[in-house]
Amino acid sequence: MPEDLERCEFQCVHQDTVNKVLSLLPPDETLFDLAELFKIFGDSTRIKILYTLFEAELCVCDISQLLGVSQTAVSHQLRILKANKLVKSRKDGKNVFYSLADSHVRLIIGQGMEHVEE
Amino acid sequence: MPEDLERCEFQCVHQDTVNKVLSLLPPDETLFDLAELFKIFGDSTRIKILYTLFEAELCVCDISQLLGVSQTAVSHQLRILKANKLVKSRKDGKNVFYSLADSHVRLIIGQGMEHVEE
DNA sequence: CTTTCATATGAACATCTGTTCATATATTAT
DNA sequence: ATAATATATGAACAGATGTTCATATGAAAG
Repeated sequence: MPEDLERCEFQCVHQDTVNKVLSLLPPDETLFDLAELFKIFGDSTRIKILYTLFEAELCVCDISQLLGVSQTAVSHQLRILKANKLVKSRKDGKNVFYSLADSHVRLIIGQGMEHVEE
Repeated sequence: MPEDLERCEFQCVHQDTVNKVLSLLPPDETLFDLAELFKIFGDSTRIKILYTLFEAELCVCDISQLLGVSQTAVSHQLRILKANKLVKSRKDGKNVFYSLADSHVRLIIGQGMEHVEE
């Protein structure tokens, strides 16, 4: 933080309000994790993948064709989604079927959808 | 899309399931907008700013001190938040006070928080 | 056991994103 | 008017991110 901000900090800050807010703010790490979670949803390909899994369990190839995205790209994104516990997978022969990991995914996307659809 | 994917598409795809999902999928543009919305939440600084505004209306300088982020960075992020209608501003003399634009912001962040806090 | 197919993975590359630095604008006080 | 303060903005730069390409793995079929 540059020195010259000190000037501002001691003159225009509404210290009582700042103190109050500061005491109510969740820990830094929690807010970081929260941002990381939303980052996952912040990509068209991943949102589309999640949305397709709203309706059915699908294999990589299904998703690839359905969305018109290369198999490699889908695979990479599924990896990210799985690492963040948003989807789970089930192996069946040569296929790997993916599905949503929990109901939070639906709720979060649902809320976002409401905002978008205004 | 590379040619050699054709091979896969016509062999392993579960066509009936794919067709069903395809018919239920929202338009591409909607899903794009949804991803764009989540992208806004997918940054620590922005999430922190929004969270501070949960509690009170604050000026740029307040937020800057509160979060230990430079005034310039806060200003840039507020601009993005405002452009996406997540916050609104009110001018009062030399100060500009920011607050949440609507209740969806709380709901979306709340849902995300539930997922993180497991 | 060799081939074929479904999926995964690593490296390379181009694009996007957020911060900083320098500076502009606007409002109040002198 | 001029100086000081609060906020905004543009350019530059560094780091993150998503796709592609080439290739590896693993399972079924011949």
